[in-house]
Amino acid sequence: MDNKRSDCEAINIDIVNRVKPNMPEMKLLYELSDFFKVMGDSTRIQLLWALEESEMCVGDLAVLLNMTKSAVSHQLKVLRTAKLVRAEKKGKNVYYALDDHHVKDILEKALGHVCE
Amino acid sequence: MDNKRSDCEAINIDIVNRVKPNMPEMKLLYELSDFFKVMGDSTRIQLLWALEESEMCVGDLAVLLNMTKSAVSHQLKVLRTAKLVRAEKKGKNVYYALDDHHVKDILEKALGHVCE
DNA sequence: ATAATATATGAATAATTGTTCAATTGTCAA
DNA sequence: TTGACAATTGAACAATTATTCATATATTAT
Repeated sequence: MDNKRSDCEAINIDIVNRVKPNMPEMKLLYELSDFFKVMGDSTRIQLLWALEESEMCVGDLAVLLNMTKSAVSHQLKVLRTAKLVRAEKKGKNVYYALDDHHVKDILEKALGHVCE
Repeated sequence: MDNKRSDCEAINIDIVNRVKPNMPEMKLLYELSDFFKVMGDSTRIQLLWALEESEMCVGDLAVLLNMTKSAVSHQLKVLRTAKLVRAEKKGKNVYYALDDHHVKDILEKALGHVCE
């Protein structure tokens, strides 16, 4: 049934059996933890925070965060893959904007945890 | 002033200058990203999800997640350090419980992102 | 005391990841 | 077409991290 293995018997079998059916599917679990992995980097948090203020192109973000364009671009790609930001090309520049209405809420809740 | 370095000039100085004062302090930034780092692991998400259902001891959690007690204990320590769970010793066992009312909200918001 | 059980811990290993560097692509202006 | 600029990309390196294994601590029962 399961492919990993524990090294002991349960102390409270009844609790384990009651909780087991309510556990999420592995697929959902990985999607959730992948989402948090994306949020779990200070550069990407800065990018999201900045884009909450205004759309900006890669060069502007690089100056704002004092990073190389390359490093910023790499991280923007991660955020794009996670569908947290979207890119729009305008001439020579690529403008990035937030693409998810949950991000702001989640950041605020997280602030709640961090700040108390 | 800043200790990292960009490799370009801003394209829209005005935007950068307007956004700059609204950026969070580095300290807050790291606290935020550290919080998400803790959430960004499928084992720890499982532990939090399980503990949302019921307090449980290490052995029960190990059986529920099909992992060794050692691996579970290591991850519970991470969650304890992050003040997301708390531990209470009862005889030979240590019972863990959620210790943060934000976690549930944040998980739900994240589900919102992941599931649409 | 001793044995058995529950949990915690430290070191080691394998895997993942963020930034840098160098090179590439795409766009505009001359 | 040439040159300059903006952004992307791939490889490499250093740093971080999750699990395993072996060992240690703590509690209970005998």
